[in-house]
Amino acid sequence: MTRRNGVILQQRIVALIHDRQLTPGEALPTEPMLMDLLGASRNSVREAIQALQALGIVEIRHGHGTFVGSASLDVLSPSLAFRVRSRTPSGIGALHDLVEVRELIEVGLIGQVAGTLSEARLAALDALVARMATDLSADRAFHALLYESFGNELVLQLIALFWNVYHDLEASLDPPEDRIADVVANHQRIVDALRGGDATEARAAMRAHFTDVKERVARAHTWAAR
Amino acid sequence: MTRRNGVILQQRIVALIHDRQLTPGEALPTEPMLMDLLGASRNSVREAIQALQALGIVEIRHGHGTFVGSASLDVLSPSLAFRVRSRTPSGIGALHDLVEVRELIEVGLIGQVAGTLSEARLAALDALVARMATDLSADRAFHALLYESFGNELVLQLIALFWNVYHDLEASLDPPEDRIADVVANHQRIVDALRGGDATEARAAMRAHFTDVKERVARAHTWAAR
DNA sequence: AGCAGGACATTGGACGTCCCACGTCCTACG
DNA sequence: CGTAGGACGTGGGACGTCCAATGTCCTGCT
Repeated sequence: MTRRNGVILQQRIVALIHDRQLTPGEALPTEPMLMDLLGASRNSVREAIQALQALGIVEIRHGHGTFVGSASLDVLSPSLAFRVRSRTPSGIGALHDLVEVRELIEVGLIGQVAGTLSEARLAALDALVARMATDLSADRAFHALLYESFGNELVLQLIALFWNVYHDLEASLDPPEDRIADVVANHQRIVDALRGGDATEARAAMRAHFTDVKERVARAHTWAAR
Repeated sequence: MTRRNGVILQQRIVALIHDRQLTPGEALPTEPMLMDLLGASRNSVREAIQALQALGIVEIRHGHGTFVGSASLDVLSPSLAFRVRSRTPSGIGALHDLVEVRELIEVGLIGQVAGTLSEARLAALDALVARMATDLSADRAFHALLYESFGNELVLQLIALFWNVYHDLEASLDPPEDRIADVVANHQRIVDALRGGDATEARAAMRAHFTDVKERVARAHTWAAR
């Protein structure tokens, strides 16, 4: 069988990007040009481009053109969020799994960076902990800054992706909870362990943080109304 | 500004799925119905649906209908593969990062399952190692079976996703290499450590495996021709 | 009565055309 | 010289028409 035609068009456009060695930010051929290059109608070309945009492979700018995208992982958050929601008939198992993956990655990662952080970096983490009680985004920034020195852009985006999806879904858990004080304390314990240069204690602190998160999930029963 | 209209249509369709509590496999309204429900033309509706299909949120069957998808992570592999390729102007840094993420996850996970595997499971892993030399898919199956007992479907799909993307890209590395004997030996060492119930040795064996993979990547210079 | 085959309705796939909205850039005017 | 305005090119969106794939159901043969 010839696979789904729409998928083939998408693959041909991706192949065109590779063949021309276009890099993120560069312009793709215009829609009329693609119609000619691919021998397809404008509708078909647009459908393929829309699909590629959903995957972050291209970026469309109205009135300007279509450009190669960077495929940042955060474009995948709708898919991940949907996946978790849909696999959660009434319970919360899929969300627990998501937190467990975060735990797995971050407990492993913090062991890699423990002992490598400068005092300036630790002070910046302290500042983020202080802001955390009133600014949720400080939480995300904390985890990003923590692992920045590891030098792996992919893992940073992965962690940010999971953070975003978790907090998006957590906000609609029923019943809602606000244990921000515990969250702040857990993060402070992590920084303290890092300042002490104790990798084992840092891992334990990170694991304790996620244990609390898993318990928060376990206490929830279902999703709140949209 | 009101965000991109196409994205809004996608969100409205996802909201419709949630509102009607449709579960994976159930049918969505037909395209004419969606045109009426969303007040959009068929082209716009189709573009939105195509984008959702690219994210695995819906599944389209020609002549049958449109159905809720399961958002399996493997639909995201085109995006991940593109990301790694595009961020690799001439070097191979992004692929190294990908392997490093695999290492992080699997080294952490094997510590969780070490000592919990039955002899039957270990024998099945032995059998996969034996097939590995001639059947590449045994490698993927090995990692899947290894962590199956952990009971986290998300992490299984994540590992499969990264495995697929890595091996897809590895196949077009220049120069090509065939170190299948080393790969088999590394996997055997992992099974042996698990049979001994030694979690520390199992982690070390897994880390050694990925160290070899990272070195294989480091020896490559660029992508081969398509 | 049972089953095989085809006609039919339904659904998505594709194309062509038209007009609109948005950005850019150049020109002409002050 | 600076700026306002418009020309141009790009993607956004809407119809309308026809094609293709699928599943169903009815017919007719055995």
